[in-house]
Parts: sequence; C-alpha cells; structure tokens
Amino acid sequence: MKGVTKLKYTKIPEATIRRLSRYSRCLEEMNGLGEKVVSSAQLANKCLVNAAQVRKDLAYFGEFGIRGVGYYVNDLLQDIKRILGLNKEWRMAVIGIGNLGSALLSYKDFLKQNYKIVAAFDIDPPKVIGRVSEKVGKPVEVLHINRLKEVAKERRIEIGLITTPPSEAQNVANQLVEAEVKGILNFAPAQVTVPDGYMVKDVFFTTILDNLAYLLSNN
Amino acid sequence: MKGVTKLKYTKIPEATIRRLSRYSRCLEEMNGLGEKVVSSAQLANKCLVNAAQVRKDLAYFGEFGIRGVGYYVNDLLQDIKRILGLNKEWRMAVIGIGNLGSALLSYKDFLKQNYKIVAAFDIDPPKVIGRVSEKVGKPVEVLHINRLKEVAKERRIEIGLITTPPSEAQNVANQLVEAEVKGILNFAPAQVTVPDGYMVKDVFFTTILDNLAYLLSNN
DNA sequence: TATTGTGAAGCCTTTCACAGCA
DNA sequence: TGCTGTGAAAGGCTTCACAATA
Repeated sequence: MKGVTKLKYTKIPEATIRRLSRYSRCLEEMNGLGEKVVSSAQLANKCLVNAAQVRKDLAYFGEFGIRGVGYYVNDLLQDIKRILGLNKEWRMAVIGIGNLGSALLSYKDFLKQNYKIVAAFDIDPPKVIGRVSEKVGKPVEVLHINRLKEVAKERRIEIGLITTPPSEAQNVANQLVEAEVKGILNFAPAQVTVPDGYMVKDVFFTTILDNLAYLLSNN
Repeated sequence: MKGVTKLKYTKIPEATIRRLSRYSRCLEEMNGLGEKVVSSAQLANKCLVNAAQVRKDLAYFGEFGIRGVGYYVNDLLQDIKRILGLNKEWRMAVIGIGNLGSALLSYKDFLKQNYKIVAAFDIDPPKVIGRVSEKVGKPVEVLHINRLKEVAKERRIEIGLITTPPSEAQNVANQLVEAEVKGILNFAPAQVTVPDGYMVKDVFFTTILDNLAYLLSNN
C-alpha cells in the first residue's frame, strides 16, 4: 500500500492541509541539507506539532513510512507535493496593481514554488505601467480589467489574486467567475462570495493583526 | 451585567477572536449605513456564520444584547473593539524594505484601523530610501537594522512586521525580542520561534495558495 | 412577542497508547 | 528493536433547542 493515495476518508480537515504545507517547507529544507531519512518525531519537532499528528495527517492519504525506520525525506516531499496538487504549474493573475499588487508581481516565494503570475490587470493600466516596469524583474504587462475574460482563457489562468480596494473586490470576483477562474486569493478586506465550484481564500492582514492585538492586550 | 467584560472562561478559541474581527468589519459597514440595531441572525447572515455562534462568541465576554430586540450596532462595535484591544493605537515597525515591505508602508487598511507604522528598517537603507520615498505618501525614513533596539524604545514600538528574505527571519525575530517588541507579524516563509511572553503570527501567502491548489485539484 | 443567553448534544480534531511490522 | 499506522479516549468547538426576559 506504500505511497498510494487512497482517500479512505472523504473529508480532510483544512488544518491537515495547512500542516502538509508546513511539512513540505520543512522537508524542502532537510532535503537541501542532504538529509535522507526523517522520523515523525523529528519532523513534528521541526514543525512544532505532535508526532501522532504528523502520522495521522499522512494516514488520510496513504502509507508513506517504513516501520522501525521513518520516512525517506525526498519521497515524502514529492508525495506531499502531489497530494497538495503542486506537481503542476499554477497560472495566476493579479487584479489591482497598486502597492500590494505590484509587490506580489515580483514576490520571490511564488517563483520557488510552482506559482506563476502570467497576467496583471487594473482599471487604469497606462498610469501604472511605468510604476511596475521599474520594479519587476521579469515584467508582466498591465492590461485593462475589461480584457480579463479574454486573456484568462488565452493564458489558461486558474487563480486570481484580488488586490484592489475593498469596494471593488466583489465586482472583480464576479468577473473572475465570469472568466471561469476557479480559485481566488482575496487580499482586499471585504467579504466576497462566489458560486459553488469556485473557491475564495482570504488574506486579511488586519484580521491577523487584530488577533495579535488581542493576545498582546490579554497576556 | 450588560456590557461587562467578565471572562468567565479562561481559554477563548482563536476562531472566536478571528470572528470578532469579522463581526467588527460588518458592524463598521452597518454603522456607516446608519443601521441602529441588528439581531444575531442578521449579523450571522452577513458574516456567513451560524447565529448561535455569534451569541456564543459574545457570551465569552459578557452580555451585550437586549432580549426580544437585538444589539445596538454602534455599542456592539465599540465593545468588540475594546475586547480586541483596538481602543488604542498600535505602533509598528517594518523590517525588510523590499517590495512587500514598502507596500505595507503605504497599506491603507492599517491607517483606517488603529495600526500605525512608525519605523522602517533594512540592512541596506541608503539603497532603499529612493525606492521608498517615491512610493509612500507619508514617508518613513528607512533606518539601518542595527538601530532597531534604540529606536524601538524611543518610538514605543509594540509590533514588528518581518518582511525580510526567509533566511533572515529568525535573526530579525531575535533582535525584536532583544528590543522587547512583544508582537511579531511574520511575512517571511520560515518558522520563527520566540520566548514566552512574545507572540508570532505568520502570514504565509504560499500556504494559503497551497490550500487553494489542493481544493482546486480535488473538487 | 421576538430575540438573547446558555446547558446539553453532536461533531470534529488532537492526542494517547499500543499492535503491527520492517 | 524502533518507528509507523491506527483504534480508542480525550478534548475542543459548533450547533441545537429552549428557558429567560426586555
């Protein structure tokens, strides 16, 4: 049964998926250091989680270890990447080329993984081109938002990053849905809803800051 | 008992704190629209949660509603802000003034809330000053990282935003601890640990993207 | 009467403890 | 022998259902 993705359980906790992502980051590092084998206890220790948790998380997807030994670092890394769907390139667009949007255009960590920004949109592209070209290593031309649907199809865009002001977020989300872009990473601090079959994940800096503020006020 | 923050339970779920932040965003909006009263069902509907959840979340901190009526929008908003510790200004520093760091320097949503960036640091400030000044409305001078401790005390910095490359994150975190900056928002995709009494919250874009990638691959 | 506040139930996640196995 | 994989226990969070009450 080794290495077989069998999905015995239908519903996998979101926390498990987040931890897989964390394990992959740690394994990547170990791999770089030339480490060959790792036990659940060592990996858990490195990722600051419980060892049984590591084994349970992996058990949702199959059997990847060797009893008495542990896990082969590179094998496990590749398995986790496959589970997460990272064994392909994900083609993304950024919508809203302000400060945050243009920072994301040259965000190094996307490149290291299989995330590639292949298009950029704004309501006011000419104003913006100069600002972007001067900052981005490998420049992406900023197009007018009204070309989203056409270009999304052409460039096979699968994920949209919303970095507009919050007032525009739902509007942009609607256009992404219209363009059949199934995944949305929403940086604009506004609730956005999409139909079934589409996914939104929020990245709200202030929500996390609020969390910090609460903890700092009460500890 | 109305409006009393009594903390009957010692341990409040982190999810509750995140939802309070969400409620406050919705209430802010309602307040802006001039709405005076809201029921838990209406607020829940707006925030896409369960109505009992709203009441339970609030019950951790006291009694804020009127049976048969609901909650006064502005009163509840102020109460939640007080609970979260947002009835004060939080003074922050950004460390690592690359693309992301300088985007955060002019991030509008911080200003709207009580988060204020009062200092910016980098290993290589001169190179960077030009790049920043041209982008930031109200400029913050970028200082050399070796002035962190001194300036943190001077400007009463309570939260540090790490936007360096991942290899530097732990090092910067150590310096923040040394400077007694109790809260850290870590944007660098690397595990960072701090002593008891200090707090780190991670903002890892790629972890959330990994989550999206998984969902898109399996739905 | 309408809606809150809350005990209890239900559900989900984590951790324990050990059988199973290389 | 030592570490994985997993059933069972423990723990925690969410939802239900209704008593309390403005």
